[in-house]
Amino acid sequence: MTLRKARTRIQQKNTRAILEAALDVFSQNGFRGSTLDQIARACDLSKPNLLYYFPSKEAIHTELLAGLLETWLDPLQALDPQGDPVAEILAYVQRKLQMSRDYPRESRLFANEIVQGAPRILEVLQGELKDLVDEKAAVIAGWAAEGRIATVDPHHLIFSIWALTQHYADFDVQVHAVLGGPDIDPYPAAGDYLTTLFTKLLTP
Amino acid sequence: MTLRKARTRIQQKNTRAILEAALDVFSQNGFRGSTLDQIARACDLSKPNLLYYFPSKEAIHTELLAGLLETWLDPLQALDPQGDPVAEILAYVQRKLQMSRDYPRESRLFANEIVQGAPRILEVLQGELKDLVDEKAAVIAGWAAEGRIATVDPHHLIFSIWALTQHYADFDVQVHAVLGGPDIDPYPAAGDYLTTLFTKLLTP
DNA sequence: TGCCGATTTGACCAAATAGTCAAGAAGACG
DNA sequence: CGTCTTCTTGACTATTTGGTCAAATCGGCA
Repeated sequence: MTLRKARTRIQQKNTRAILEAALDVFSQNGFRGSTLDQIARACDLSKPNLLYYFPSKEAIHTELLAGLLETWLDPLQALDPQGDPVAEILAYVQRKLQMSRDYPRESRLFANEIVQGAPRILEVLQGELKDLVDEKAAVIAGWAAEGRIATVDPHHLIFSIWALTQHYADFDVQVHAVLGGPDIDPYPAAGDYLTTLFTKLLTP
Repeated sequence: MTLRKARTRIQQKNTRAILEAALDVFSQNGFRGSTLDQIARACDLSKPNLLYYFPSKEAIHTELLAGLLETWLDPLQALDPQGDPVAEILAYVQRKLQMSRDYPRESRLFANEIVQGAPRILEVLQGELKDLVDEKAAVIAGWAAEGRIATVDPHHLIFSIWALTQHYADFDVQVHAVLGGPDIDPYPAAGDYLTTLFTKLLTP
């Protein structure tokens, strides 16, 4: 019995709980920094019980990453070649910023993985991700060629959107340390700042 | 014998070698992902010998972080209130980008630490770093008030410089995956892109 | 109710790993 | 050369940790 794609409702409930707990733990400590006991405690199951639902620690991690990739690529996928260029890119920036705000754990999970050399998702980066980026970069280059936005290197434009938006999730601790406390919400000001930044950059 | 501040030449040579090896290992695997054996192997010393020079794994890590902080803050420190505003900020961007290129391991060491909540350097972030940032943010705000640069949120301006420049070191694997191979050098294009970006943002 | 597969877990195990220690090797220096 | 300090390491320990397993328990259904 491979247990593939949860069949019973108990299976569904527990695999969900495990993945939720694992997201918490992995995103905070990285893969090697996390233990099965931590995850087990976080979802109130015994360690052998975790391993009844997933064959290994690695399998939990892999499943998490795989499950998130789609969500992660969505905002870029939604960039519409038919839309208004500047508005489309600004909207993409705001979607991405919203994701940092709503899903900081997911962002940190990826950050941990990539900073450490992306051993488990390198192929996806070189395949799906590269293809999607190349496709959208071509769209942006087209807009620039038509004079509808200023001339920019489209790949570096995309990198800059990732860097700027994910920074608020991944380096959250630093942002709050510098701004002076955990009560401050940096997102409104960040949204304004990024809108200004990219408007000025892109307006022909 | 506290062994404080290497006295003999053997001590100097070995502590240097250990820190160098530890930087390699820690920056690639994070603190918990690294083992003393890996570090020992990387500098060709025995594990007990490491522990003759440093009291613990943690001590090596701490020493590394402490030693790097100064270097890390330097580029911002060098921002000159008397200089030409736009030129000063652009120069800061380029210095920071150059640091990503020259010291990617150091950048990743910090990234690992901060993504995981900065347990070991939170106080420094809230102290020294915050003070320095606040000081320079005031300078930038002054320039804006005088109309010498466009109006921007100075803290988010600084965040954006960090995010954009460190991205090329910390997410190096992703950058190369998307650009299509390890042979490509992203830095020249990145430098141009960032110059354009910040010039357009800051020009009044 | 009674059966049978699904679920749960206490007790283990083997490997990895941070750190200790005592004894030996190598340098420095008169 | 002798001795005193610095340096090095093989062998060891205690703990953590990923993973196993057999036995117990639970839950749905005829």
